[in-house]
Amino acid sequence: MSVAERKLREKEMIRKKIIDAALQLVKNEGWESLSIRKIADAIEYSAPVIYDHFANKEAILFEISQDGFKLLLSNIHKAISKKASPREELKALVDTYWKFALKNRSYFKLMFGVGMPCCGEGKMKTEFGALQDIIYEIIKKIIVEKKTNIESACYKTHAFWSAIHGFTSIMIARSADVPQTMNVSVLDQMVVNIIENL
Amino acid sequence: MSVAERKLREKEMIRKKIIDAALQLVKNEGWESLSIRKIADAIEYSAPVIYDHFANKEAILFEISQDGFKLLLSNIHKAISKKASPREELKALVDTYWKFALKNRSYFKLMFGVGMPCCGEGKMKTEFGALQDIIYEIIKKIIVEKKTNIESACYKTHAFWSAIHGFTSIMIARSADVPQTMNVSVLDQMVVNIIENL
DNA sequence: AAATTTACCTAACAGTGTTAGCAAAGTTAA
DNA sequence: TTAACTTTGCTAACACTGTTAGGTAAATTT
Repeated sequence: MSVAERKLREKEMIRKKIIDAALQLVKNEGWESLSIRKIADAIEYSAPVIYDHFANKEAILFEISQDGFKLLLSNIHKAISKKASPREELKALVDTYWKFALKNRSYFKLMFGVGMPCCGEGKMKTEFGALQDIIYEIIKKIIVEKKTNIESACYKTHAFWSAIHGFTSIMIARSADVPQTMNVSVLDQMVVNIIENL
Repeated sequence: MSVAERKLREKEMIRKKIIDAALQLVKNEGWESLSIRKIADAIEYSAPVIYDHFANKEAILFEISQDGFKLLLSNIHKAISKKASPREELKALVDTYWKFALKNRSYFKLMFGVGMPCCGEGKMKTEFGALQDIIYEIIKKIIVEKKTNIESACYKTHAFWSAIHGFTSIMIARSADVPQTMNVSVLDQMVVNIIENL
């Protein structure tokens, strides 16, 4: 059965090549100018071959955005693991979130793009959920530490995520036109303030 | 010179028809499936006529998103004008922002879509700025009232907007998949909390 | 009434996502 | 080893997309 295995491996290789080429194209030219034919060109196959691996173009974007979530979550876990206190964890999480958006605009746009075809409509339920859970657990720890109202943990999770995601989104959306008054120190101060009031 | 005037009026009419038809199509089928030919069909002209009024498709989307900003700002001004205290003004602003996003998803996506071709790159500088200024003025008033640190007004404006925009964006992006724990009362509570800590 | 401008159309170009159908290669069975 | 079958990957095509060129007929000006 080694032949079948090799074939499977080869198929997996092409699949990976498609995703890699697509991501590279998106990084260079933006997701709006990504085309099946360009991907096909990049991997040196004809266009229809791509449909042996993906149902359609949207499925490719979907998979890329899922990879983005995996990367973000992995980055966050790595950053958090080094920290001693939940407050430091929360700060590290925000720092990672922000740096991820800045360094991986393509990923970020695909993952959180408001009008994006691949996110929304419940498709990213687990990915969004995972992120939310991490925040929730840290906030709960801080609340326990501070002995404030534990029942507010859920609300505070949403509020916290809203704040950091809103800041990041505005920064990415406005890109060139961000006023100087809105810089990373604003984000830092926001986190400090939120922690104070948890 | 009445002929020229009539011609100008007629041209303006067609221009308006294009925008109206485009907006209607976007509302019905989403901005991603909007096409020049569909607009042309809707206004009962051939496709190239549209290029007598707009440089390209992007220009149409750009104008629509500008209309969206005008509508949002007008709604906010209307809502604020009825309120007596700056705290009430801020609450009304958030309420209007949220309701606008909910009722005009198409507009909202065009205006704030992270990967949107028409926003970003400094194109919406004045529109973003106007919105920011309104928030800034209200927050300044509250700070004066509370006699807290006035120098923090700028930072607090960004923090405030980040929070409400983040909340709204997540709600719109996740659409069907918003957890029940993240509802409008979270937004209300957020505003109350922020005002408390201004 | 003639000349000129404007309005508008059809046809076309180059590109898009996607599918059908075929040929060659690789794999399995007799 | 040969015959049957499966997989692989191609070309060609369909129905779209944004956009431009070029021509015609109508409206306006001289």
